[in-house]
Amino acid sequence: MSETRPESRLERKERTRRAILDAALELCEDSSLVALSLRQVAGRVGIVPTGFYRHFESIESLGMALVDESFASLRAMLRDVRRMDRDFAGSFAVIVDRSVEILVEHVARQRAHFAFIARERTAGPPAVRDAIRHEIDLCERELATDLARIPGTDAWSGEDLRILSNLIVHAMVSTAESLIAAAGRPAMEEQIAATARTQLRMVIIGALQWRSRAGD
Amino acid sequence: MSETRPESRLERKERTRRAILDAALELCEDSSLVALSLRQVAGRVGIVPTGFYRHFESIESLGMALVDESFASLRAMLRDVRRMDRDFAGSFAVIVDRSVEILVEHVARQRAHFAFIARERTAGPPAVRDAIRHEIDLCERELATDLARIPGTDAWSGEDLRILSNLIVHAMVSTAESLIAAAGRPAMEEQIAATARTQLRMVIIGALQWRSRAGD
DNA sequence: GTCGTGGGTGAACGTCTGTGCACTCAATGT
DNA sequence: ACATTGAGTGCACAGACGTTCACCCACGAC
Repeated sequence: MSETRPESRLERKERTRRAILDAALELCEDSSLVALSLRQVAGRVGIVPTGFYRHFESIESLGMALVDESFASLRAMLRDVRRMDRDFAGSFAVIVDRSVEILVEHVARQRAHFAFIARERTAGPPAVRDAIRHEIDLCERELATDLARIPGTDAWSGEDLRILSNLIVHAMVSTAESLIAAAGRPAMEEQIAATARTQLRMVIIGALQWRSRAGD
Repeated sequence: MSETRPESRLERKERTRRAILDAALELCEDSSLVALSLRQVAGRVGIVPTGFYRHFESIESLGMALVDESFASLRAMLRDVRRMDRDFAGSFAVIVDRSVEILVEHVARQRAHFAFIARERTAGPPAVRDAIRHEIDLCERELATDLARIPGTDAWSGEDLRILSNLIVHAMVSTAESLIAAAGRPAMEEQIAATARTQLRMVIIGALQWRSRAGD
């Protein structure tokens, strides 16, 4: 049996805070933050409604915390992609395959976070919506600088890079949404991954040809 | 002054029904169907809450009606694209430019319908979500058969077509979302349209090169 | 050992929610 | 002309909601 040491005050508070975040994430899974009530969350956590205020001043600020948390997951994924990218630099095919693989893994492991981003991006309270849009914007910019670093991309202008990043990010968001909807049906997940791989390849090939055929 | 003829019973009913649909569309504009209350809708329409039941049995079934209505708008857009496509068959560049132009027009004219689809696709009640997914799926299939008809695409397999359609549809959904977010700032709308044009061109170029470079 | 801080309580409030039921009364079918 | 229908009314209810306030009492600082 595990040694249950007394648990400090701060630990106790942090544990409740976590429980609230987890409960909220679960409860709005099939609706939205805007349909989530403070009492539902408190009830699920096992504290009295007013206890909620010890941790957050409103559901909306809870939402902002969930945005931070969810994008921490997303950034962890981007870190994995970048590390891989450094090791395997060279073949697009390898980079694409491995990138999609990493996406699939992370979406499976942090389904709730990715689902939260996908949902609240369009349906959340305005402040949450804006925060998510802003974060995704940053991801696009980061991707653009990453793309600029890989060889064979000299022909792309800054504007081209922005446009290409936007396309790739949104394709990956769509892929993540599909993966979430396919929740746990491995055959379907594999097909979605295969689709994403092909799409990424098509897009990259198109972008590489882009400059030279801009007139057509 | 217009001659106000008596207005039949059915007309009257239809008018209220319309008012309910419009009120619902407006009220959930910055939240979601799942956060919309029957009383809000009734209040906005100017009928007593229980009057709502004469037209819909629940908010969810109202939502299903809004799905129908919104996809009627979307299909009107697809019809325009298809008609243009028949007249200008030939140059991809022209087809792309005109298609994006039509998208921008329709999103501007039926902002509420496109916003509804974008929102409830991920955040609506499960039944609504599924209905929207299904409709979008149909659009992908339709686009695939359209693509198969235009010349120079013989190299694509059925699977390639599916994948390409999926990519294009999701890129257009993203574009529509951006247009909605840019609501009424013409400079931004034009930039979004320009981005969409470039992305479509990149994707098509990539797809055209696809078969021959599948090995890379 | 004493005291203050702060996470959690419990009752109470006013408001909003969905829904049931009995009702009206103008347009309609006969 | 009369009877029927059904969109819209008005009231009432029980439950859920956010927020207030005064209240605990274990932990941690002194």
